Amino acid sequence: MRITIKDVAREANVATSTVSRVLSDNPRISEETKERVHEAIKKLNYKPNAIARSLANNKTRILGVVLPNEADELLANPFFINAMKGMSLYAQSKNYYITYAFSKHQDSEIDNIKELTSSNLVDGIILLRVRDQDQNIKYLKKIGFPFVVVGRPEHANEVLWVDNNNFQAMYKVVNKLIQKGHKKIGFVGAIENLNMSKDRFKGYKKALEMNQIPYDENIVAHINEFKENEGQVACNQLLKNNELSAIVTTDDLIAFGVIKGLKEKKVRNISLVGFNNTQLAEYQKPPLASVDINADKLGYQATKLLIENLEGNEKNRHYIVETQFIERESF
Amino acid sequence: MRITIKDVAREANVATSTVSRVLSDNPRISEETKERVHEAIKKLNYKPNAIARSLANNKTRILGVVLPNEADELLANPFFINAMKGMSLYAQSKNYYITYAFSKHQDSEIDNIKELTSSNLVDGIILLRVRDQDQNIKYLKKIGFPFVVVGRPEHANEVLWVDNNNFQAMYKVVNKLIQKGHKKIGFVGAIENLNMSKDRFKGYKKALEMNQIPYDENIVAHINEFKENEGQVACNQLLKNNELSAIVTTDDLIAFGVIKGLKEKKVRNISLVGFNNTQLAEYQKPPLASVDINADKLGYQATKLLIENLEGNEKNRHYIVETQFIERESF
DNA sequence: TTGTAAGCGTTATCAC
DNA sequence: GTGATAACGCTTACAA
Repeated sequence: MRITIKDVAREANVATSTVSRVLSDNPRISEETKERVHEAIKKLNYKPNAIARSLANNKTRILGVVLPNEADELLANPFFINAMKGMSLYAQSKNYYITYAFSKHQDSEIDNIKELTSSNLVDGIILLRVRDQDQNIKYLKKIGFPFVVVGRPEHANEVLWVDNNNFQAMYKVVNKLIQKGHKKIGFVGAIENLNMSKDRFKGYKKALEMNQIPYDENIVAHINEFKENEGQVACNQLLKNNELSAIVTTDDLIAFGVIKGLKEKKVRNISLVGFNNTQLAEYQKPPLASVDINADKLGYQATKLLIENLEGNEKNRHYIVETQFIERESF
Repeated sequence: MRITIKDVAREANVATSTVSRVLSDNPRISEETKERVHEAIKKLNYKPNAIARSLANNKTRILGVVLPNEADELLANPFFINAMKGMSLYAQSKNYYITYAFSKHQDSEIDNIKELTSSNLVDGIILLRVRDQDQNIKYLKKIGFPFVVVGRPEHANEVLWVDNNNFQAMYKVVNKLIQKGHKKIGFVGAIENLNMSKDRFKGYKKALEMNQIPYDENIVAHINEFKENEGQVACNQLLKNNELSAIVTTDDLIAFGVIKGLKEKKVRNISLVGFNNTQLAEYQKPPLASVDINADKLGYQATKLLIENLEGNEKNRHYIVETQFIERESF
């Protein structure tokens, strides 16, 4: 049979409440009993029952993550596993647990969220993805359930979030290209209405502006999906009647498409940059320069914000994780 | 305030015990009250409190996974995220939750396990990796805590496990090569004392034997780690004074090293096969044929075995997940 | 400083 | 069939 707080109390000749106080380091308890209780705990190898604690506290110290189930993305993108790792490391340091659930479809994400929030199992929710008009965020806000998102949502100040500085990341990339002498720099982005896309696009334009390079919409393309072949199509479009010396993209997958497009047209000497530093980037011919978004830190900091919020010592509501430019031959 | 079973009882004019019975579909309850209770539940939008349930039942319906934190492998290998996905899908179908923890080091895995098992938070544990003389398995057996492992451990019949038929998978690969006319087939495996390695090696030898091809230890290498450069070294060794027409390996990473080794020596026309069908396999030059181990099914079936065991309707204690040969140009 | 006892939201045992 | 009520293992007023 399992050792409970009662056994410890009996062993140490005190009341269960005293044991409980020792456990929570209650100041008004004599050194002597404290010691006696600790001895008993050690002797019996007592470990508190997390569930009973949760019930008494109305807090579980469990956080929930809901993961999208879009297979291709999941595999191609180390983002998720890395973010989960970062989450786990911070959670462990604060004695929290994390439970995860893969959604079957996009529509079932909200069901997973409802399930988690209504069963009283988790104290908070972590979302790893922001959609336009995000229904999950809307719901969580409506019911007032604590949550944090990776990615900056609409009405950003009402929500806990962590994100990269996408504006700055792209600004720097374009600036570097300009420093290297590039004047005609194409842009290929996807899903224009995502905050992330908007920011990266703004960074692109700002860098041109700051360097007095005129913006030319003929060498800009916004495609509808993060897909290789769309990137290829966009590439062909950009090349039409335009003399480019470089192309920046908002995702590695797009960049892979651009590489194909360039090869198809036998165009060489165009510098190219991707985003997310996926595993395949360095295996491209030529190896693709890319911006690493530090997924593990995003996960880590998101968890930190959430836990601080839950414990009532909120210091920040947002956090910016630095990006890292990984220079490779394509640059 | 949250709706509890008491509120429902009051609304439906019954006792809490009756509501509880309705919830668990107890047979001896009249249709009429059943209906009245269901109405009340709907009206109040009542959801049972998972924690309170867990305390009363002494069962949490939560399973724990402990993940290794060896970064390179984790990223290169979609195994983990896929296995986690499979686990989640089966767990959800049975109303279980899964909590995960990344270990900081290999040594801290056991700490994570002790933490999970002693806190009473999880009903069972899933291990995604078997080591030689596995201390985690030893510990779980010692304390009699329910668990399942992916990979066949020592004392296999005392443990719940799922695995691929590694013997057969390799046997088939080598057999296919022989059918294609290959006679000199090299072998590069890693970490010889893993069951997985042993089985794949046995499959290799058996296929030779069945086809009356003499076994030649000069074209066999066992390396110490799943690392690309070790594969490259092994490749050079195999090529020395040996005329090979094909090489089989026990892991894609090793095969990548072999590719490098072949290129280095400007050797062509050697067929090559990897294992695990990692994402990079199809991006090799030439694209690498590989054996897919179906990680999501491994996770799914492991969870199934564990839950069936926990619920006392154990049908099997082991399960073999089929592998899938992915033929690509390197073959 | 410590003990008593109520309470967290369920389930299960025992009556009726 | 249904209702009281104890029990699960812990925390926290309230007392002493």
